[in-house]
Amino acid sequence: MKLLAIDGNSILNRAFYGIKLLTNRKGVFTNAIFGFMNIYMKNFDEVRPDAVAVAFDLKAPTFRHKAADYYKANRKGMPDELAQQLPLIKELLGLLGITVLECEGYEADDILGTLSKLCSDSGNECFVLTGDRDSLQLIDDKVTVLLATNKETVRYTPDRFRDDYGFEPIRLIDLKALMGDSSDNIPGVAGIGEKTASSLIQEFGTLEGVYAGYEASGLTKGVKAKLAAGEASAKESKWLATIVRDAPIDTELVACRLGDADIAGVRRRLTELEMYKLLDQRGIAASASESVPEVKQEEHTPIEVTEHELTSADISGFTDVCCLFDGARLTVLDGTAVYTAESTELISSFFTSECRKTTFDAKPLYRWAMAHGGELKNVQDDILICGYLLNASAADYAVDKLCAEYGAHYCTENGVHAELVSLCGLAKKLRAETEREGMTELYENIEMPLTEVLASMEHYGVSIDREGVRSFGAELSEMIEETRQMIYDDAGHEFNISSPKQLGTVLFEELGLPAKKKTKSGYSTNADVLEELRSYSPIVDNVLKYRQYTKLNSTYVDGLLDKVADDGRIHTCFRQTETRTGRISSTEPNVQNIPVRTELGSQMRRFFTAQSGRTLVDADYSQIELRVMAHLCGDENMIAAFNSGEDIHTSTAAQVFDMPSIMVTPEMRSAAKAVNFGIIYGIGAFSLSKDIGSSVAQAKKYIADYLAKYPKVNEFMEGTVDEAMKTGVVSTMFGRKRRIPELQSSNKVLQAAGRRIAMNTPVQGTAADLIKIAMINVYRRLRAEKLNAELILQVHDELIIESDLACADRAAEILREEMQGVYDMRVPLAVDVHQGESWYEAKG
DNA sequence: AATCTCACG
DNA sequence: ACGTACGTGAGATTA
Repeated sequence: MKLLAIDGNSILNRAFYGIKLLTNRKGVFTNAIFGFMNIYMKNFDEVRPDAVAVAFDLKAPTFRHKAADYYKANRKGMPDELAQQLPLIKELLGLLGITVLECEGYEADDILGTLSKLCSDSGNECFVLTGDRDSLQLIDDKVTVLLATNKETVRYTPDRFRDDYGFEPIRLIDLKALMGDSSDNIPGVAGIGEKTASSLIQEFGTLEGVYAGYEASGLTKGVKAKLAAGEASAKESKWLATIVRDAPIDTELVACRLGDADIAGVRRRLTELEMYKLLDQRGIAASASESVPEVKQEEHTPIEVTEHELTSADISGFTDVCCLFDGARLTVLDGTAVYTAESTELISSFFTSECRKTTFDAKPLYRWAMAHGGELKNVQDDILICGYLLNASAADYAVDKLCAEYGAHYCTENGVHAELVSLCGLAKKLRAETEREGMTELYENIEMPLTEVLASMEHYGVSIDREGVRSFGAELSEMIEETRQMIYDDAGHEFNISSPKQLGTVLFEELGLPAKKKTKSGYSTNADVLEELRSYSPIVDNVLKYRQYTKLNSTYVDGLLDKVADDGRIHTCFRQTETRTGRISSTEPNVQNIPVRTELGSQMRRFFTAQSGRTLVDADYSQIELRVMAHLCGDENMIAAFNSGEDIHTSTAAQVFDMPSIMVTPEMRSAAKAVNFGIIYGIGAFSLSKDIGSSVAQAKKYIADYLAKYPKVNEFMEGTVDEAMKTGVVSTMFGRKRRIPELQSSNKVLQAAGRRIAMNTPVQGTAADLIKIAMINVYRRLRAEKLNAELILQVHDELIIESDLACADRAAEILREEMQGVYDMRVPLAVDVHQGESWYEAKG
């Protein structure tokens, strides 16, 4: 018989620290469970055991450790995020029919020691799966240790162990007795590390051997002295390092044979934990739906579908259908009939038809229709959008996952049409859920119409002056070479300046500059750090320049040229289901981070042009987020500041420093500006102090003064956080929601992050809602007035239209009207509008 | 694949 | 004693 014995605590630990924190939508932490199951599955498949046992520590101090030491070593205990997952994994293992072993007063590795001895003695094979090297002492001819590391699992047989360590596995105990182990509170011999200990064991065999022979040996005086001084400690340590192999577990090996899994239970649990991949992999989803239907899932009679080639006659008969389109082939579900089409005519005709369409990801359909000079009419539901509104934090929105999550049936029985057939039922569930969450208006009046607007913006794209970009790139390349040489001269040798590691070595070791911050893997060399080092050496300034030039060259010059289509334009992808706050994002290329803050960088915008004979009309909101904050909290002082029309940062400075605006210096304004940003981000004194270069105490005072002047800002933020703590959710003015599982964390840092998210999301999200509404209205007006002008870009608080010269002024008026008047607020929404041949000029 | 850095609002 | 703003995407290096 083959036993797979698992150190539950060790593997769970490894999984927990190896995978970033994950939660399901209810805020239950799941990363350790997820990682554990993956490690388990992988090793189970490789070992193919007949029996499996998972051992866990049982919390009492073990007799191997003195109670006081135990207390000290574990004072911090495991983080709550991990502790919460312990009972869940145990339950899941139980449901899977896997034996869970715990023994009062013993740790998991003691149980493994006992089990492996049982196997050895009875001639059975044992595989010990753990992340703890200590367990390697258990290895023998019958016992293999599978050591899970962050990357892979290493299979330790006696041979492999001897290769690595140069002695027998059991001698690992003696090694530890000498070198000690701080994490296990094993003292060892002071001054003896791994190297010395290892050579001692190789020479003398055992700890006892060492002490019998070391005095007469050729060891150095120092080592001899250390050994003499540490003898008692070493003996004690050996005992501590020895894994117990006779724990009182009353389990026969046969009892660990894999039992029958409670498939329905497993399925319910995995669904709750949102581990759909595991469900899939194990075929649990399919078999479960046959045997025991899930509680909340309704009876489902499989739909048998018939397949047809789509005809025009079919199309005119449609009223309510589901459809999917992959760019080449269209499939349509009408009742139980699946129609397929690949011809441009039929697809166009279907898209133009009046029937109501439910689909998944409508934007590419709009794009196709537009590319073919047609239209896509009557999209009733977009499952992707629904999924996003219901959970903006999901990694992706695959149909099968959504089905599992919202209790719809994923129709695997329909083979290649599974997704299509599932859409119908899924749409009903998601619509109902959207309604229940109060997001129907947001869905129908904002997100759904927006999809077409985004498709249109992508479709038109923005014209790029390729020659201009190329020659700018050539200039940059020269500047890069010059700078590179100067850096090499200062360093005294060539190296890869783009490598933070090599740069760190040059700056902080060779040149001896004072290292300030460290990252996980070495010195931090980011712009903030370098900025502070500028006065030490000219090399620093050159590195900053080098960074700037290479960034412009690779990300913007090369990156952009790569993405220019044959029509001389770039057609970015605006992503509608990406951000947790409701903003839109942009990829391939990202047109929302084109340089503007530095003079050199902003030159890039000269190459974003209007077609000849046309012009760009650019409009951006000024301080929309602060205005949203003013509206949301209703603070009279803040509202008055905006109504006065005065510069808001100056006005804030005047309030905080308690003086007339005319007295405010640029430094004061800049500090006030930083505080305003801090307010939006969820204020923190430390970061504010760093931002404005003041002491933390000073920053604290700024914040306190600010909140005293704007008391309702304080009230609003406290109220928002309180509410979020209670419900786990925050909302925007238009009902967009974001769950904040971080607030449920007992980790203070995480929870503090959750609080900031709670403060920021309603503000950033409402601003996002507002500009989305404006976009839809602008799009509609441009069409209604039949202007030769198209919306082409959005950069969060900025919209850009490309327009014929003749109607540019009208387009500008529309932009201003629709943006300013998008919603009746307690403060005016100010908009700056400019025109120009390039983005650089149109930005004003 | 993860990390660092940096571009934007 | 520690680690700190919110939200994104992309390129280069390194493990």
